[in-house]
Amino acid sequence: MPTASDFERMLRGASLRVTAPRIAVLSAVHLHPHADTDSIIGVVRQNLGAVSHQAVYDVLRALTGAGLLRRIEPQGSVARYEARVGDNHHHVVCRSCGAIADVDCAVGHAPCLDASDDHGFVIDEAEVIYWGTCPECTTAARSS
Amino acid sequence: MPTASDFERMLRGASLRVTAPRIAVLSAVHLHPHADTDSIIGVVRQNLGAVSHQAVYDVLRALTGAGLLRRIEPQGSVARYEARVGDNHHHVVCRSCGAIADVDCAVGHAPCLDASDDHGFVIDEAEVIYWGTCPECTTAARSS
DNA sequence: CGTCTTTTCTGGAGTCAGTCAAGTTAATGA
DNA sequence: TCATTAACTTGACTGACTCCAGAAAAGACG
Repeated sequence: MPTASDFERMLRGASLRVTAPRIAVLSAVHLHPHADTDSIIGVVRQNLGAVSHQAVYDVLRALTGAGLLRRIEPQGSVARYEARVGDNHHHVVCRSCGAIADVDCAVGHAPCLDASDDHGFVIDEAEVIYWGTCPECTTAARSS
Repeated sequence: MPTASDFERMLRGASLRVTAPRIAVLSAVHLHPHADTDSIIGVVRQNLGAVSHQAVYDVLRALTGAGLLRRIEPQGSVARYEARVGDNHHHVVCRSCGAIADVDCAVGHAPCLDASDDHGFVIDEAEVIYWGTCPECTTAARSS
């Protein structure tokens, strides 16, 4: 788990000013991967006291733009954020409870970039979402 | 292009009642693949006159649930619908203009279902979104 | 064809994530 | 330590989508 000074370094590296809300948001996302904006706001407020939701939205956008966070939003879900960036991993989403887990890319390290017919598009990223049922929900369904 | 009676057959096949708005929505989506709800409402109203947005939302949900339409919602975009269902194809989305094109699955007919580590999830579908730049935007960027 | 039941449609109010705008505060760098 | 900006606060607002209750229409059956 990175420390506050690690976060500070990350912010400076991205030429972003170091502020308490930013550190708090970074740390909240590291602690709660795949958290939605609302719970991030909650966690940040637990640490810092009053922080406007606007600030959190701004920070999330700034950090996402800087590549320190990644925004994911599976269908039917609100935006979620995670701190694993740059390793091209994907996600499994549970259809019944919405749980999200990370999945490393199945094909290789710069993968999945082969569309069978790209229509002339210049493709720079392939995003994969696996849909299914998580272990808990599978068990719950079986026992009912 | 399917005709009104084809749509009627599709609806009956899904044991849905045949109504004018449903036919109109089905035909609108067939004519405008990847259209968002708002433009679908527009097209439907051109054909039928006044139709409530609620009716269109209901119809879209009913048809999606019946498997006659598929709902897609790339990040940063509102919900869009398309009529190609059941053939497991994917999409390329242009980062700059939001254009969407279809891409057949690169791997095979029941593909991409292999996650490297599924965390115990029972996976039933893999959804792939390719991100890139469409030919128009590529040209525009190059010439600027 | 006429009645009955079920489903769908209308119109309007409501919800919720996220955005805009204006003014204040604080981090940075000379 | 002061000026310059970037970041934060407050509060109103937008836009996609949903909920609700009553009216209308479609299909079933005699």
